Amino acid sequence: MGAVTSIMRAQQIILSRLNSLLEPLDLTFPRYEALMILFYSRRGALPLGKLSDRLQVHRASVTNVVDRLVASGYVVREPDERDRRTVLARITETGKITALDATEQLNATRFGVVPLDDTECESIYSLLRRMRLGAGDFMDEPGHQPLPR
Amino acid sequence: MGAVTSIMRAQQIILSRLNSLLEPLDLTFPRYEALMILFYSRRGALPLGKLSDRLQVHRASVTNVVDRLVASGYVVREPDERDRRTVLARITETGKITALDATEQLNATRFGVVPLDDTECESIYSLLRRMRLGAGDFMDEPGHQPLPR
DNA sequence: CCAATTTCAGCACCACTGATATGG
DNA sequence: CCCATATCAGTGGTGCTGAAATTG
Repeated sequence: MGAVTSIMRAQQIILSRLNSLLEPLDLTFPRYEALMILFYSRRGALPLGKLSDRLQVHRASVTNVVDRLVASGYVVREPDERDRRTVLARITETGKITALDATEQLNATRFGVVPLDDTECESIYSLLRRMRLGAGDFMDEPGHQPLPR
Repeated sequence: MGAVTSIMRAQQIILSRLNSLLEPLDLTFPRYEALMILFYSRRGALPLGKLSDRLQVHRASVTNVVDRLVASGYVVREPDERDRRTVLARITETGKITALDATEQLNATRFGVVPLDDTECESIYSLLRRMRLGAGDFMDEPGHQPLPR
């Protein structure tokens, strides 16, 4: 019970500082997440449906997020040759620079919140990892599918 | 870095299930938080400003939350004798029953998410507690004031 | 003809800002 | 006269549902 409350509070604190850091870059946390997924994708581009799966949000929401990233010049839409139903979101050069910049700032401040050392962060990660696995969160393993919501 | 991501994801999962459980009770998580604070308050009533401090949200948001709780019959507004500027939010009998009901359900399912045992939950709590203290979160200690946002 | 993908309109929610009214 | 409290109107952001258009 206290654990759950702690997680909710910790997230609130982190989110608040995260958004403060990202705001000058014309990003919010959901947009940053989407940008990073594109940044680390092999081809630098993904169909919106894949983005929806990775972000674990509704497809209609992804359309909106990509709209904002396009407006900021961090992403472009382009057609998919192989399936003309799908639309690819591709990260731009500006987007890559911004993604690196944001991540660097976040790491530099240790997210502004963590007085914990690396070992303690590891503990949190591994404990919550088990919780997420129990809930069907797909984690980083390829081929592991999330459960339907 | 992974720790932060884990916290964000874990919160997302918990929030989703929490809201599913609370929805039949005509509650959302912010409203549940407010209701529980009133439930555990000594006099069963608090000025809206105090609620704002406890919830760590803006005063205008508290007005809205209390509006909803009033509409659901879980709370009533009443004047404060000692300071006629302030408005007290008082939990009703129905509100108390609902608060107990909700909490019981949440505990019964262990929030539907936690495959962790009590010791592991303790670890998460104590680790995040230090993080929250570092961030100025007031925790449960009386007299400990939160930092301004 | 059916299924998949994206987009759009509309809705609900939360949280904030800034202005206003009331009272200490 | 200034400060504190609460409310209201307006804005921005997220996320959903359901319907439409396009393509497999």
